[in-house]
Amino acid sequence: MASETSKSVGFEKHDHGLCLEKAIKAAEAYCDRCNLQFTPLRRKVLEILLEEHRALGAYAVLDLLREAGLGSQPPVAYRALSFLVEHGFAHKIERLNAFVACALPDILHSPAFMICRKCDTVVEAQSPSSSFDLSATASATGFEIEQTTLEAKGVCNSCAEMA
Amino acid sequence: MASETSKSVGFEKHDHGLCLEKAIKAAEAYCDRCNLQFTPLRRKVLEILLEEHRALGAYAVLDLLREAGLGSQPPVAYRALSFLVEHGFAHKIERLNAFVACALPDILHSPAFMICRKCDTVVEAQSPSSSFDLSATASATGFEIEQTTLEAKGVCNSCAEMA
DNA sequence: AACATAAATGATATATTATAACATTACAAG
DNA sequence: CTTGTAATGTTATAATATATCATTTATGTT
Repeated sequence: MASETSKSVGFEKHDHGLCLEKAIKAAEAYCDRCNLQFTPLRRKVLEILLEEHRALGAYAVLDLLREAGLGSQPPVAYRALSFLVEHGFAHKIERLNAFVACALPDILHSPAFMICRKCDTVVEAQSPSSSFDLSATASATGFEIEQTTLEAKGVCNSCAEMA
Repeated sequence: MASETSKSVGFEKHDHGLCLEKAIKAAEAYCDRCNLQFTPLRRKVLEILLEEHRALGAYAVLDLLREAGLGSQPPVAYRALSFLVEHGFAHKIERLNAFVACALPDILHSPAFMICRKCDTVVEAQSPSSSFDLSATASATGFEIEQTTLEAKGVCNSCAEMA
């Protein structure tokens, strides 16, 4: 499956203890402001997603939780992940049934992703896209859009170069 | 779950033996042209999706197949559905883990959907959208998009009116 | 601080979705 | 007609996700 421990943001390498810490602080601050409980469990799950920096299935998260001695049954992972997704700290990649930490924690945005089918790296697009072609059809039919999922499958630069 | 037998295209009712027949003919013609085998099983699965005219899970399809006496194990349904999706006769709705017949069989298009979270009705957008905000990010990073998934969750007109 | 209430977590069980692997049949090309 | 390929049948199991109920932890109120 994915490229073991490539630790890439986007498709390039980078040092990243920093962005992890920043993201955790941001989540903490947000939860403080909104009276949400940023519990040790939820924090740990977010740390796991940030640490791995790629899309992780719920059971992969669960394994890492277990290693950390923090809960070991599926609902534990799913509940924490739901919390993170609900509040925008993480996103679910529907095509992969997997979860990634949000790469744009400060910006209000409709998530959009590029998923490499070779290495499974997931990159969150930088544009705060929210109005697509859909909006025309939507307003025509009276459909009220609440949330959009935009995922592009393809091949990333480094995988293309290898071939 | 979904609205039993609402049989709606988009969110409005319509007579629809016609569009079923048309879609089947179109698929048949396409398969002829491309040397694909439009087998009784594949035809039946497409008929099921067209008939129901909403997103059906693989196991729902399988139940209907079974009723029709045409195969009864999961791989049978999944294989036929894969074929239909691969050749554009149907689409997978990732958010629902479900499948719908393509509503725009003649037009080359990136599918885009609106999904009502109350009645699960799925409408395929009419615009042949294929270039979104993603394309900028994609070209910047050298990512080559092969396929996009665009799904909007929300509430359809009739469900909104009920409330 | 003591209590009531709500929120989160723990734990068990099970539902739902999907695929691997191998056997068999159908069908087309040489 | 036999050989290769694609499709289907069949069994088993993997991977993903949730329902339910018990317990603990946090929060707000007196």
